[in-house]
Amino acid sequence: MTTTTQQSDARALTAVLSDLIRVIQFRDRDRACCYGLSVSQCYGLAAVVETPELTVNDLAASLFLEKSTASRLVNGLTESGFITKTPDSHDRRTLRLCPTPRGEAVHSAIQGDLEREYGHLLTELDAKGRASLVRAIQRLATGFAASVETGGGSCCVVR
Amino acid sequence: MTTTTQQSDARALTAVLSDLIRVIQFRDRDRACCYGLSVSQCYGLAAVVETPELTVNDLAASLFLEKSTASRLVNGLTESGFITKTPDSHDRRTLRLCPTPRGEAVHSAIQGDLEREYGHLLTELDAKGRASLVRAIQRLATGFAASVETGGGSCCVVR
DNA sequence: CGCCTATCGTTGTCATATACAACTATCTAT
DNA sequence: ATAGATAGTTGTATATGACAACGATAGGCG
Repeated sequence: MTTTTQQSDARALTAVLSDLIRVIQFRDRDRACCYGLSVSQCYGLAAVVETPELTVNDLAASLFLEKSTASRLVNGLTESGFITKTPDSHDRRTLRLCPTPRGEAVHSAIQGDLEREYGHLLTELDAKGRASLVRAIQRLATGFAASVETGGGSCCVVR
Repeated sequence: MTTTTQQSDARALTAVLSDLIRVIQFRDRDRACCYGLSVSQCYGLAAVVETPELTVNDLAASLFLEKSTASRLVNGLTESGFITKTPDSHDRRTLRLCPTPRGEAVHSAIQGDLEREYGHLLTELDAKGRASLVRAIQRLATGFAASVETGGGSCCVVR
């Protein structure tokens, strides 16, 4: 077996991650039509389904978007009948976002499709392998999120 | 230990992957300034450094881009002095792309930054854990690539 | 009570990334 | 020699997102 160091593994990880990211970006470009939603709309709908009564600002934060972008995303989802905006009863500035029944249905459909697709990627793994894959991805996501939140981009960020 | 099924693991994988994708997209939006390159330019430069003498069409294929987009990407990289285009000696239609010394230097710098960043995510893992993480990501990337290439998007694709 | 400031969401404007289609130049096979 | 295929470029349209200015509302403080 080849000896690996943390450094060589970091290099390997960089390579495979950049492949993964490219492929995913391509897939998402291509998938822009699903059920009449764009990819960002899918994410927005998912956020609202998972956390009803979300505000536009909360949505923006959760998707790492500018509030203006979130506002337009919400407009799209509202006009297509996937979510509703209701003014908060105590603060008339804020809007509470909730999924419509149709929104929930479409979200489950999309979710199901994704799970089926991802399921294929798990077929060769046993329970332990699957769990460790999930954990690994989770570690990556939280690691990235942390480094993003502390403003630590990989480069050209004044620290 | 909680019993998991392939289905429940697929659900968990869907959730963590969508988190990961969102965070990565945000990070890449934000990082659009590194060393004077956009994110796609980084990918383009990396492809040319890794495979010199690449043609524009090859680059497009490797980045999953339209050839027109690749052409403009190449223009940008050329104008900034990161790569050169040289007409092929046998076929004057095709261009051979090669990194300039500066292009190679910038690529190594970016690569180093990424490796350092990703290295942080590996600090808690032993050699075996690191290897399995790398293998897992690789599996995902090739799995996605395969499903993309067979035209099997997750939904609304006529199969 | 009335004003000042902060906050929520919207709208106007702009930049960027990408695709698709039409085009030019070149190559290859018949 | 010519027709068709191929490499890359350019024109154009679309989508996503940011930033800034704005209007409406809320809340604190004189």
